Amino acid sequence: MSDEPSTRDRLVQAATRLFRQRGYDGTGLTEILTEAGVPKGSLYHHFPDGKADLACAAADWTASEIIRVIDDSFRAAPDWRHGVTTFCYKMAKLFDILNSADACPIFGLLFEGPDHDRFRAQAEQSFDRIIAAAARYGQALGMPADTALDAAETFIIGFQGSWTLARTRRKSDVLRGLPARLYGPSS
Amino acid sequence: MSDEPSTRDRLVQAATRLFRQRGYDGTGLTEILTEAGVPKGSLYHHFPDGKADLACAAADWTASEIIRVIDDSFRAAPDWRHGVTTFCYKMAKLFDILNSADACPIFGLLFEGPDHDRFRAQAEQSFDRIIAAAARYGQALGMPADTALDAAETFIIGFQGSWTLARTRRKSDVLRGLPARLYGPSS
DNA sequence: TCATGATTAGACCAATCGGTCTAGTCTTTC
DNA sequence: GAAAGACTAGACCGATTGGTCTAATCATGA
Repeated sequence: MSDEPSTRDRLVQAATRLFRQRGYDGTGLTEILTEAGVPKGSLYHHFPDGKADLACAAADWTASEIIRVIDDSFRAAPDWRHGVTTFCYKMAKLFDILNSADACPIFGLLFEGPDHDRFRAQAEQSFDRIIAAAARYGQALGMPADTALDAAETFIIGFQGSWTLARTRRKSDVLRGLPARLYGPSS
Repeated sequence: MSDEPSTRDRLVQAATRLFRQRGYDGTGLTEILTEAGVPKGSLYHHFPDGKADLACAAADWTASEIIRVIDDSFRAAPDWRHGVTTFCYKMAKLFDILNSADACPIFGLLFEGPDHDRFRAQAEQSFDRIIAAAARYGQALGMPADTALDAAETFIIGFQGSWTLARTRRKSDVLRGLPARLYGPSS
C-alpha cells in the first residue's frame, strides 16, 4: 500500500517523459535526476549502465502502457474496426493531454544514442510485443493467425505514421481519422 | 561546370547524413565539420545561427530529394497504385544502401533540438510539400482534388510507419509490402 | 596594383555532458 | 544492538559540447 512510487519507478517515469520530449541525446542526466528528485548515486545503483539502461527500462515501461491501452480498447470490442477506433480515440486524447508536441511514446524513444544496436533490438522487441498483443485480439475476433498478424502490423504502421503527422501539425484529428483511412468510411 | 560541390553544399550534405544516423543532438558540430572538411568559421559564415540553421537547410534539402523520387516514380505511372509501388521499391533500395539503420530521411531529422517550435514548423512545411507533390500526381491521374490530397496523406502516413518498422527489423520488405497493405493484393 | 568584401582557418571559451567514487544513512537480520 | 548489505547523497572528473572571435587568405572590380 505504498503511496510513493519507488525511486526506480520515479526515475523510469521521469526519463520516459523527458526522452519523449527531447529525445535521448537531448536529455541530460541532471535533468532526469532533478525531475525525479533522485541523486546521481541512486541512478547508478539501480541502473549500473547508466543512461542506456534507463532508456531501455523506459522503453519497456512504455510498451507495457501501450499494451494496456490496447487491452482497454479491444477487450469489449464487437469487431476489429471498433477496437482500432477506440484505440485511436484514446491515443488522440493522450496526444492532446501531452500538449501535442511529444514524440510517439515508443517509437520516438529509441534509435539514437551511442549503443545503436542495443537500442534497435529493444525497439524491435517493443514493437513485436505491441503487434502481438493486437494480433491476439484479431484472432479472438475470428481472424486466422496470419491474417490477424498482418492486420495488426498494418494498424501499428498506420498509427505510427499518423502520430508523426499529427505531431507536425499539432492536431490530433489525424489520429482519429486513421480507421477511415485504413478501412474506408464508417458505415 | 564546377566538379566540387560548394562549401555550403558539403556542409548540408554531411549534416543530412549524420543527423539521419545519430539525430540532431547526437551529432556534434566537430563531427559534421570533419566529415565535410570545413572549418568552423565557414559554418558560421554560411549559417549564422549555427547548428539549427544547418538542420533546417538539411531538412529542406532532404524534402527536395524525396520529391525528386516522387517525380521519378509517378511521372510515367499509368495509375496511382503503380506510382506508389514504384516509390516504395525505390525507397526500399535506398534503405538497403543506407545500411538499414538510418532514420527516415525527413521524418527522423526533426523534432529534437532546443528550438522546438522552429523545427516543428520546418517539419510541417516539409511534410506538406511532399504530400502536395504526391497529391498533384493523384489529380493528374484523374482524382478530384480532395480525394487526391487524402490519398497522398494516407500514402505518406503509411510510408512513414513502414520505414520505422523496417528500421527496427533491419528488413526493407516492409516497405515493398506497403501497396498491398493499403490497396489490397495486387491483381 | 591596390582595396574591399567574402570566405576560410582554427585557437579559444564557458557550460554541460555522462560517469566515477567515497561517505553516509537507512533497513533488515541474527 | 550490532553487523551487513541496500540504498542515498553529491562532490568531483576529464571530455566534449555549441559558439565566439581574430587573423589570414581569397576573389574581384577599379
